[in-house]
Amino acid sequence: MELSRGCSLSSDNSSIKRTQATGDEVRELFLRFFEGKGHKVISSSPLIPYGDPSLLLTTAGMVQFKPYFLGEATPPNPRLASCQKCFRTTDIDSVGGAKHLTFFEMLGNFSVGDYFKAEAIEWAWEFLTCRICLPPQRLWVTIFPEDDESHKRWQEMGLPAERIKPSQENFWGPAGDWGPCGPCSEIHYDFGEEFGCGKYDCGPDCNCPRFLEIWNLVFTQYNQDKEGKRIRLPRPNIDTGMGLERTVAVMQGKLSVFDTDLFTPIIGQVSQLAGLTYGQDEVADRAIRIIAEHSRGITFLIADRVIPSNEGRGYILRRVLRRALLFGRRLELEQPFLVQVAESVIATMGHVYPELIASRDFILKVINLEEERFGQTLNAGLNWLGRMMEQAKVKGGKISGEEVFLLYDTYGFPKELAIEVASEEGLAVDLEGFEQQMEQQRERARAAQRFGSKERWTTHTFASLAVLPTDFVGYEQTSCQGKIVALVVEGYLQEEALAGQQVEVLLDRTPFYAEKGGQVADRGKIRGKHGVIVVAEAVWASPSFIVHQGEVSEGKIHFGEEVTAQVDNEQRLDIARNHTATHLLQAALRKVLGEHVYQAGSLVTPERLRFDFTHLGPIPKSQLIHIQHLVNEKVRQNLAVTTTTTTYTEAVAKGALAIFGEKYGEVVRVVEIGDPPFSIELCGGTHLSSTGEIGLFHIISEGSIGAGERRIEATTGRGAEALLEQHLAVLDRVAQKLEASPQEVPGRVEALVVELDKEHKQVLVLERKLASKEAESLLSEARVIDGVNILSARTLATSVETMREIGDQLKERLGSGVIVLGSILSDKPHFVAMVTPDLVARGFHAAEIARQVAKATGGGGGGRPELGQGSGRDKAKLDEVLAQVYHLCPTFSRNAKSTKS
RNA sequence: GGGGAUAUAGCUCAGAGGGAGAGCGCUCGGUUCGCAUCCGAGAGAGCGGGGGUUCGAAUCCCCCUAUCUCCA
Repeated sequence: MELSRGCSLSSDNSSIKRTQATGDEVRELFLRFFEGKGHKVISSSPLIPYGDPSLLLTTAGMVQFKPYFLGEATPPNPRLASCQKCFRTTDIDSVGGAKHLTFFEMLGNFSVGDYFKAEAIEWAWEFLTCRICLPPQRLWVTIFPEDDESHKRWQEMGLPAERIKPSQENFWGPAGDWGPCGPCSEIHYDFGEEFGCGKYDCGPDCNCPRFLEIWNLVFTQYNQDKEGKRIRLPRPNIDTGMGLERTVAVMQGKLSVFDTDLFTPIIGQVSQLAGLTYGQDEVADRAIRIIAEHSRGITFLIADRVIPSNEGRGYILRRVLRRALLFGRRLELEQPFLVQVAESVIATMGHVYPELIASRDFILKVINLEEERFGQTLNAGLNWLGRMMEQAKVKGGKISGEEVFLLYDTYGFPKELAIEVASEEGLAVDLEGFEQQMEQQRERARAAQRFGSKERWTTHTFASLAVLPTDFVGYEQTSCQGKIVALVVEGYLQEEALAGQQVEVLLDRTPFYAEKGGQVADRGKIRGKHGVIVVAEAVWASPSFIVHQGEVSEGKIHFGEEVTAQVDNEQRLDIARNHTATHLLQAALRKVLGEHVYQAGSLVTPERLRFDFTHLGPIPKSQLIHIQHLVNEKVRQNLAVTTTTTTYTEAVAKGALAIFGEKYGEVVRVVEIGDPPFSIELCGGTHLSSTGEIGLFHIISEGSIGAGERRIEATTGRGAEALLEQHLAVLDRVAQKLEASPQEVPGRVEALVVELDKEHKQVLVLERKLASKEAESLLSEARVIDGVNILSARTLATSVETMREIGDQLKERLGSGVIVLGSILSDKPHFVAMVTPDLVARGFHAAEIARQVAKATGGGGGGRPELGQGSGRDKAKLDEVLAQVYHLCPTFSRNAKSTKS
């Protein structure tokens, strides 16, 4: 029963003694082990995956290698190994137990069409048993039932059959409906029967604490098509993932990842803040663990420039952060406390992940702001909840699921807290109803998702042609000779395209730049012997093919013919001006605002540039001008722009700014401005040869595009010139109107505004005076009919307000009465009717009177019993209608009564 | 990507088709030894932006913007 291979406890550091190894040592040992097996060690990519819209965050070690596995890029080495930071929220509810984490480090070895199952299994076994010296008798594996190959290999390793468990679940992928997939084999650690659930079928798949999955070996051997058919890949891949935290736990003889040296300093900090001793109370311990775990994730996410927001990855961050705050509340932790926990995360892990130390201030500031914001959310929610509870008490002691859901859905108020507060008031919450609502919400989102995704048909069409990747010569030239290697007319491959037809053309080489990294595509022309294509846009059909979309403008174009591709030079230069200026802008922003500024998005068009970046809070006008000055200074210095190609690591070492994970290939393009460089960035775009060509850089606007993200729009060269001309023209026009010089304009306008304000108030005062004068003179118009004071008159009032003013004064003078006033405002007859309260009591209704009067001039009206207003269309009838009021008056009272019922 | 909510005075909010309000803050006058003293007067509002319905819109409908929030 004893295994053939055991632990070779050697004196060198290629293996390690159990229980003494630190997390750092295990990480290192793993990478060195696979380096020894011919693997190239690749550093962890950021948590934000580049160029993969289907993924919000890096969820596994293989994410950064996906293009290699899909054949879209060539790996620097067929064997790769990494320690990758990962983040996923799928198991968030289980966090706080012994095994589950949202943020973790994943160790992995990868084979891109190189070695396969046999080696993967052998090396995994060797590493576990010989390098980190886990006792072989503690290891179990699970395999896919039909995977005899793996089964055999494990047996060869010496694993007894009863510890090799087949399971239908051991099949990975495909991610989505189609793509690479294959069986997998998981390695589990057995803590011993005494930790088990005791069930007869207890095994590695059991959820009890006895077993812990530490490593998953994925054998990507199939490609699944859309019909679900699996075709064996000629060169299968290996993708493995070993959870560092779990492995360390096992090695250090701990049942829980939280008891390892990766976590204990953070757990200690949380306990200390809460004034508790860890290990005294299970409920408190769980909260402490959750806070410690979430703090790690939050810290790493922010270090990789994820910022709390209400959508996308920013929202994931916000949710995790708030979850931590919520558990902090349970420990009666005073806010802000997360900042301090994050500090201990940085202290514990900064030496392995220097980005934590580099972004320390930024991380702490972001967390602090978010802690404050959550306080506001809670207050708003508590208000609502208070009102709900009042009603619930009246109705009978239960808060409906709909209500709690509304509170949660609309105001983000946590369900748990709602239950807690309600129970303090002796109220129950209908949780079933809550879950129902939640499920409906999920269903809605799922339904909406299905229609969202579009297929990139061009990728498959062109990739399937098996032609060589497009040779892009656009960095050096704007025109070149080429051959048409594919011609698509209205979606179908054709031999020939005629004038007027929409075409997509693939050339063997092209100077056309296709949209990438925010820089828009080139336009231009492709000339053949017998025809011309006007290219509207060049697009990437896949990472290696540039497709020209356009229309045949004259003659005809043949498949296979030699052509001249010529990009629109003027437009290319306009774009280059804006792109080079974007680099200057980023450098200036970092200089003026700080090193925390990172590109969060960029758009470069011929007309303008748009640059999104991380920064908290608005930029004062003075600073913005300073930034603009700095950029223009660099323009005047006419700095040389140079591009070189080098390796990623070398470029970053040199200080080049990268958008996180911009390039997968080993070779990157570096754009430097000035020497020593004022700006140095990894960039695939087209640039000027010197900054002087920019001419002028002018910021158009600065604003917020969400919490922690700002946007600057600017223009250069011709665009800037046009903008200035336009602005000066406006100023000239204003100055002319004011009969002043442009310099005098601000003063004059200010004076005018003040004066206008004064005049406006003066008018109000005068109108009021006029009103009282008019009221006085109108008093004589009053008549007594059936013992009621009636007054109907036309006024000179210029607004309904003035009429009311007059009416109010008349009412006061008359003491009791019915008043109807009319005036022509904006060419239409307007009326106001008033009735004193005593007459309202007798059935007179001002709204009714206003309605009737206005109706007589072709309009309508309404209001309240004491005050009515209305207007009509026929101003010629105004006087006539007002005169009729005296005759109609006796009917008002009766009418009012009849309309009431 | 899909739901929900909010936007009214410097701040916190009320108003749910017919005269823009309250509390706090501010200014002034009085009161008090003073702590959020008390009393009185006053200033302060393009009702987020744009369309529409209506005789009439802060209020109803549509679009946009910003912020919050839930689901993916």
